Amino acid sequence: MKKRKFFLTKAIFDIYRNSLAYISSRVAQFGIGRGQWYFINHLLFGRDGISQEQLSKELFVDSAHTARAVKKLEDGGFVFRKPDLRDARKKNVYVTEKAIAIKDDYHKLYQDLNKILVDGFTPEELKLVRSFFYRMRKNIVSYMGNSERDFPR
Amino acid sequence: MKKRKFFLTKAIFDIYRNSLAYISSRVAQFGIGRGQWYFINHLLFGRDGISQEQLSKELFVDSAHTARAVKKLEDGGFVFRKPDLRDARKKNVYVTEKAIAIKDDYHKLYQDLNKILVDGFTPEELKLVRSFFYRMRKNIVSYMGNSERDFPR
DNA sequence: ATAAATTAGTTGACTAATCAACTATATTTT
DNA sequence: AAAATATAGTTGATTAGTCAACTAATTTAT
Repeated sequence: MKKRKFFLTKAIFDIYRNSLAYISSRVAQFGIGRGQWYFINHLLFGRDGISQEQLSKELFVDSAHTARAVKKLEDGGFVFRKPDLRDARKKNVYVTEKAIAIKDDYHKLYQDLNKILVDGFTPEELKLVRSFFYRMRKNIVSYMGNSERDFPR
Repeated sequence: MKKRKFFLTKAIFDIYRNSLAYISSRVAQFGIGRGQWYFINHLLFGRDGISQEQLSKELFVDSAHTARAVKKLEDGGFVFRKPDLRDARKKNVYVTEKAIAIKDDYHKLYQDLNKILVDGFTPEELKLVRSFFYRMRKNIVSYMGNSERDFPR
């Protein structure tokens, strides 16, 4: 079996797919689908009330997808939408009590996944991991013309 | 703007999405779709002739998707399939001359993306990046019950 | 040797995600 | 001020990807 060159993209791809499988199978218990978890995550953990457009930008997904995903979350009672007071085109998305009620369980999911990913890493290595990921993200996001300044990490 | 906790999953997700956008828009010129590039990549760079089942395992995707993606690549002239000599259920997938003809250009795409991702990293940091990614991938893949021993990185 | 269970790939049904086109609203240009 | 252009969200069409059910081939159990 021939030794292959290490492709960063393959590793990213593999980590992503496995992480996605992990999360998706677990958010189902909350009645949240594979295509919505990251929206509610984003809203629950600090970005409540932002517009759909901003959600699209911050999650690097298409507005069509955002509109549909947010609608599903709204139908499921996890969010509600209100037009922006200064711009009637904009719809701001807010979490409901139902969403807040699962916040801790939800958060635990992420922590558990995080622990799996960094199992065996020293605290010093963890610092490096964070730094490297932040920098790589910044590199690709900037390159693709997406502004990362618009939102915090 | 409130400072948020750094979630590794969000960084992975962001890097993945932006990288996917980068690759997908560029492989289109070869007549390869968003859902197929990583299959042909895998075959071109060292795994020519493996079965569909193995492709699914190594790429962490569902056999239904593999069957369809491989069929598209076959229809596009990039691969051909042959039944395995020892197990009539298995179909092995091979690259064609057409695929080999684009190998270098294809490879350049990956290198360019890699350069973008690791821009500003020192050689020492690069070594760490590789090690960290390898370990994290191993962590999640093992946790999910997928064997990484079956294929090299 | 035969029956039962498992496996590899395919097809169906569904959700997810992108690209395109559109409408209403807002901003910029004339 | 009116016209032209850009923007935010929605809908349509399409591709991608998963879960489920199925068939044919293989392996395991009886």
